[in-house]
Amino acid sequence: MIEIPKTYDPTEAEQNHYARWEERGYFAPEINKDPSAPVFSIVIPPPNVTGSLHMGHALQHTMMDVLTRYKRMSGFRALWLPGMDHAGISTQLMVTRQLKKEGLSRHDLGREKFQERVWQWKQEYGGQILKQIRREGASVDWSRERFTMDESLSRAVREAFVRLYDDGLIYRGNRIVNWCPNDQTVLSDLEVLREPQKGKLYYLRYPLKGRSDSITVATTRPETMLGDTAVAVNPNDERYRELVGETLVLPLMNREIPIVADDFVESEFGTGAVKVTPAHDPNDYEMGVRHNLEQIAVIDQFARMTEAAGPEFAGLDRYKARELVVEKFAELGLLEKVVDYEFSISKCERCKTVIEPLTSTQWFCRMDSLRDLALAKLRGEGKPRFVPQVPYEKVYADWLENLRDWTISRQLWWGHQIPAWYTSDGEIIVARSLEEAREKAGTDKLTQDEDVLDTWFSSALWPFSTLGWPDETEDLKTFYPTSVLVTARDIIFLWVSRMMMSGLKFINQEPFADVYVTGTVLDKHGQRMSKTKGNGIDPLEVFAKYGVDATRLTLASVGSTDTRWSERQVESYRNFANKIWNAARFCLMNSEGAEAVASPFDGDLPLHDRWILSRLNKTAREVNEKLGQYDFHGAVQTLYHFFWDDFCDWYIELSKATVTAEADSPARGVARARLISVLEQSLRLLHPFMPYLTEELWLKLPVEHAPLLHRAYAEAEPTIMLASFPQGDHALMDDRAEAAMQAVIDLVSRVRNIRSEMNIKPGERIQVMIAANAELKSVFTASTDQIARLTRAANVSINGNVEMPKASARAVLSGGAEVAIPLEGLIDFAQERERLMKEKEKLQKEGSKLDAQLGNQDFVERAPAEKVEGLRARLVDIGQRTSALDQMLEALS
RNA sequence: GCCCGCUUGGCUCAGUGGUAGAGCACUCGCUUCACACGCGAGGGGUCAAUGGUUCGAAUCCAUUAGCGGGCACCA
Repeated sequence: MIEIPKTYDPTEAEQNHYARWEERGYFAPEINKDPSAPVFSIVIPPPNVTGSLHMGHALQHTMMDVLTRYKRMSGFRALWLPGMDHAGISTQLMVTRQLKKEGLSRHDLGREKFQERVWQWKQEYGGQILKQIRREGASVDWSRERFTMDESLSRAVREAFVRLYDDGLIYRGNRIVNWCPNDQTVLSDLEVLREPQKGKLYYLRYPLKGRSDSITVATTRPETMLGDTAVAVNPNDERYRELVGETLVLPLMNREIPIVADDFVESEFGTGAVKVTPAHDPNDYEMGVRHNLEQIAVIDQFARMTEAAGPEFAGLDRYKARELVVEKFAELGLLEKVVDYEFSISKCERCKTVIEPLTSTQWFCRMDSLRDLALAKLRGEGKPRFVPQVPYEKVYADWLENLRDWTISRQLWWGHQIPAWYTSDGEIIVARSLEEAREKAGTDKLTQDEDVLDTWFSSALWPFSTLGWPDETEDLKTFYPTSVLVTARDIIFLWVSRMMMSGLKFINQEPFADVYVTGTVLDKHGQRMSKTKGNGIDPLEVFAKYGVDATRLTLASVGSTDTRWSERQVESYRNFANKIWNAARFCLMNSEGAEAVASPFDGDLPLHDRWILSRLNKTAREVNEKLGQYDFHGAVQTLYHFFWDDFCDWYIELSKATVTAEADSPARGVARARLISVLEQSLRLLHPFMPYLTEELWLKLPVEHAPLLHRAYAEAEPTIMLASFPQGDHALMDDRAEAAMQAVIDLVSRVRNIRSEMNIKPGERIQVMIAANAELKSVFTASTDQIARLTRAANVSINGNVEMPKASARAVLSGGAEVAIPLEGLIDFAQERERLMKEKEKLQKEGSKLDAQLGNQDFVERAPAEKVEGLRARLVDIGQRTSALDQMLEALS
């Protein structure tokens, strides 16, 4: 007899298996020896090297692992490729902070030394998350781990850059950009947050040249007036029509600036006149281009005023300058008014510093033709397929349609340095390497561009750079395009769309077939978890408290909708894990003699065996269907209820008598083997969700493991990871057995109900008398022992239509069967009558509803015949049961 | 401003054109030889509001309210 502890302790299982799985190469697709095996591949959304695991990761990783394990067990050559992102800004910031503690800045070290320090930092502190991914049980192929700064991926970045440049899609230009004065780098539009801000709207008067009157403009940023080069009004605005073309004298600067007409200006807002600062506002920049206005930069890269702002302002911080400008306007009597005003402000996504729009020379990527590739793929072939389709497909398409050029250069030292060189006379040479550049330039005197590329530039290549591109490697041929991308919705633009565009551009094939967008785990108040709010739940703590498997079930159940975090939920799945453990415990304690049974399900089977096989195989079919649709929640529910309700509550109880019979009982061995077999198959179905618990138990089962492996892994050492995932055998699905078993379940439940309502002590043995038609009679007769056991009856008698004793509690079952429990001396006739009356009322209520529906001619004519038939049958059954109840009531009076 | 999602028992969430579901919580009873992280039996919802389509609507459509999210060049 095999004994295991009473309560499942996840820590042991969690320590026992991962290293072995990894060492034996189970995570690598090479374990699959079937040359014709279909391929399944996923690349992990590479977490930042600076990052540590949060609930969002755990959620995505759970789903990716469920899919990968499921496909692997189903015989697919499965690859889940792990890796990390170099995360330019965050990482540089991290190391800069470290240097600061030593009293150093990156400039003290110089570029090369600084980069060395970053690599050193990565070695020591980076990649915490990789350990945490192991803890999750993620079956990623560590032999293919990648980092975006690996030489091979850097090569891919250079290749991509050169090709885009050669195609005219990458260019260098001077334009207005988002500048972070804290991080000292330019940012793309997607790295900028818009936040509502309470501020002021200042109304400033600009005098007209040679006249005594003035125009008033409204602004939230008075300090930028120092760089104004025009005032704009709407061409249709009657108030200003005559003034267009006139000249204003810009106060403080005494600069003459024109009044121009531009459709951009909304007459209704403010005064209908807008100051134009082409060097410091994106809209003004556009207007400036339209009207050929001068750009005067009055704010520098540190957000301080420049020389061009005049001697009184030069060197002042932008906010100090604002105060001073307002003060001066007030002194001059040109400050008309100041009103409270709420507007939105742009901030750096990383450091939350207010962005300063500046004109600057940067590298840009034209997006129009790339965008067209992605849109054509979506419109023509429906790729990628978003799950859920609503709303993500539309969100994706809308964003693509309004796409603007992408600022790809960054003023950082950590990242892929732009593969562009300058000759002494300023010619730009773009090349894959210095050698190539020298060759192209015909000179050795080259200096490389100082800037690096946006981190997302390398991320955009991830699905193929990780597989060896630009080389045509075996991996690329085998695993590209990948099967599905699992991700959170906040990087659909930053990442998903860019991968799609670059995949189509460079490989001429989409990088993934499906995009599964997960929901978000919110805190218990429905708020997003965030570092700043400090309301995050650490997955590692949850793992420690409830076990990895229970946490995974909780996360898998989140699916694609946002869900508030509930520890109770994890607790209930912890309980489920314990339930599985104990079901296995029971099977193991009663396993002696089972090993010897080679084919436990050969020959005629009793009802409960046919029933559980049918339930098991339908469950398998359903789980396959649901996983095929990324319905993780549904798959978990199906498994949970099959295992707990069908297997534990009924099957184990139904087989107990035989399974725990005396050793010499002929049926014992085979009943035990059947029980273990159903458990074994259940564990396989559960494995993708609960890898640790299922492996721990599966290996303990006294069965021959090798034949259970999928044929693609026939030579592997036994592990449930490589066992064949049950597909659901149609031949074993048996609706008749399920219906018959349902009748037994109903019978047992009704008797238990009576016991409970009549306050019959649990230990008290009762008599159960059943009257039933021929069909049910034979079902009940075959299950007499089990009925007796489950209802705790001293004996069960089954007859045709026999008079039941008057002094008994009775019930009518569907199908016309009746059950009576004689309670001589115990029964209160009035109370029993009441109980039956209640029952009858219920039936009548339902019956009259059916009557009404069937009485409706329109319904009978238009509803499907099947439906109508079903209702009629139910009505007949209700009629039968009602009249049986009537007879019982009469007998009691 | 535009677009989208959500609103189902006390709580967290499934679900679906045809008799309202789960887990937790709650009530009652149980040391029944796997499990009290358990077993058995119960109570509890006019599926946000209004109108429409339909033989039939919680499920489809429209409007409204509340909550949440995304996008946007209104100084």
